[in-house]
Amino acid sequence: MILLNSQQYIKGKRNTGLRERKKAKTMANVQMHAMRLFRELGYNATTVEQIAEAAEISPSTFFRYFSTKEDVVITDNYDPLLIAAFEDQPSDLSPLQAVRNAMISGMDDMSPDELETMRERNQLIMAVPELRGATLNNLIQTMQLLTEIMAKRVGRKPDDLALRTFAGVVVGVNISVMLYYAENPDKDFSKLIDEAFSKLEDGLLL
Amino acid sequence: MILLNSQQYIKGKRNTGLRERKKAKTMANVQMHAMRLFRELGYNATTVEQIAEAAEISPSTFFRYFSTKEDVVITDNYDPLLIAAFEDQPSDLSPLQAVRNAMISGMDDMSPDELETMRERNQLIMAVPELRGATLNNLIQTMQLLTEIMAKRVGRKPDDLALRTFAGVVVGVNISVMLYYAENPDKDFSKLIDEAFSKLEDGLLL
DNA sequence: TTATATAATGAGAGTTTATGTCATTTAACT
DNA sequence: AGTTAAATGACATAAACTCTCATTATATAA
Repeated sequence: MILLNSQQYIKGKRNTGLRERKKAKTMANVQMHAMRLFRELGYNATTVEQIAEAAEISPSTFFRYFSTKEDVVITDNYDPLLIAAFEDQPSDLSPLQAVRNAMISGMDDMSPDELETMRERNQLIMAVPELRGATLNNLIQTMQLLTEIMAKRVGRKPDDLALRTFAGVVVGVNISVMLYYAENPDKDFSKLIDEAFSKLEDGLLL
Repeated sequence: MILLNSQQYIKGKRNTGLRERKKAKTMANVQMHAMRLFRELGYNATTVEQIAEAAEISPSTFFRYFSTKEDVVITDNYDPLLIAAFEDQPSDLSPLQAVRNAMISGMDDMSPDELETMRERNQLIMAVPELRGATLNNLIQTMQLLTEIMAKRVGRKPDDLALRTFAGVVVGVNISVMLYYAENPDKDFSKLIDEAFSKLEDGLLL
C-alpha cells in the first residue's frame, strides 16, 4: 500500500532510529485505514474516532499525526520534488516549458500503485468541498514557491506582477486539469497536464 | 455600511414584502457585526455565539442565514453580475478581452464604500486559511460557469480541454491578483486585474 | 547494564461548529 | 378577523478540535 506522508519521515529525517520508523509506519497505517473508510462510508460519514479505532490508536494520537481530519487526505510531499525537477531543467527552455517538463517528469517516476493512489485521492478531494478547499489552499503555497524559484530563473523580483500572473496561470491550469481528471478518471493525468500546457503555449487562443 | 449578501434579496426577489425586507436587513446586520468582531478579535477568536448576540439573534438563526461561519464572510453575489457583464461584451472581442472587460466593468460600478468593503474582505479572506479555502472553492464554481458561457460564445462543447484550460487560467490569474492585492491593499484592484490580463494577452512571456 | 532524560501515547474534560426537532411568534393572504 | 405559512428561539446532540496530565516506550550516558 501507498505511503503518502510517511515518505516525509523516510526521506527527510535520519532514518536510523526505531522511533522514526515506528512513526512512519503509524502514519502510513492511519492514512491507509482512513482512505479505506472514506471509500466505504464516505468522507463526512467517517469520524476521526472510527479512523483511530481502525488504526488502533487513540483519537489524541490521530491529531498528533494530522492536525485536521482533512490533513489525512491532502498532505503530500510533492513540492520539494517539483522544485527539484524544475531546477533540473536546462536553462534554454522557456519558463513555461520548464514548468511543464518539471511537472510531467515527476509523474513519470511514479509506480502504477502510486498513480492509482493519486487517482483515488484526486477523486475524493474533488468530490468533497472541504478537501477541495484545503487542496486549493496548498496550491497557493505551491504558487508562492513557484514564484520564488521562477524569480531566480528569470532574474526578476518575486513581487513582479508578470511573474505572479505566470504562477497564477500555472496553478489555474492545474486546478482545471484536476477537475477534468476527476470527471474523466480513465484519462492519463500527466498527458492531460501536457495537453493543457500545449494550449497555453499556443497562446490561449480559442 | 455595506450589504454584501443582502443585495441578493434586494436585487433578486421582489422587494415588496415586509418579510423580505426584514430578512435582508437581518442578514446585512449579522454580516456587519461579524466583520466588526473579526476585525476586533480576529476570526478564530470570535465565536458564532458572540456574533449572534451582537446581532441580537439566536445561534440557530445565524445558521439559517449562513450555513457555516465562513459563509458570513465569503458568500457574495458577483457571479450573476459577471455573467451578465460578459454577455454584454461585443462579439468581435477576443474571449480574453471579453472576460477582462466583464470583470473590470463590474468593479467600475462600485461605490467607494463597496470598494472599501471588498478590500477588507479580501484582506481577511487571504489571511485566514479556512476562508481562503472556501473562497477558492467558490472560484471553481465561477470557473464552471465561465466554461459554460464561454462554450456558447465560441461554439464549443463545455468539456473541451482548451476551453477549460482557458477558464482555469482566468481563475488562476484571479487568485494571484487577490493574493497580490492582499499584500498591497493600497493598489487599485481593478487596475491590477487589468494589468495581469495584459500580461496574458502579451503571451505570458517572461 | 542500569539510571536518567526525552519523546510518544492514551484518557478524559472542555470548547466550538453544526444539525435536527419542536413549540412559539410573526407576517401574508383571503 | 382568522387561517396559513414562514421565521425564530430553545434545546438536545454530534463531531472536530484543544489541553492537561499520568503512563509507557525509546534514547542516551555513566
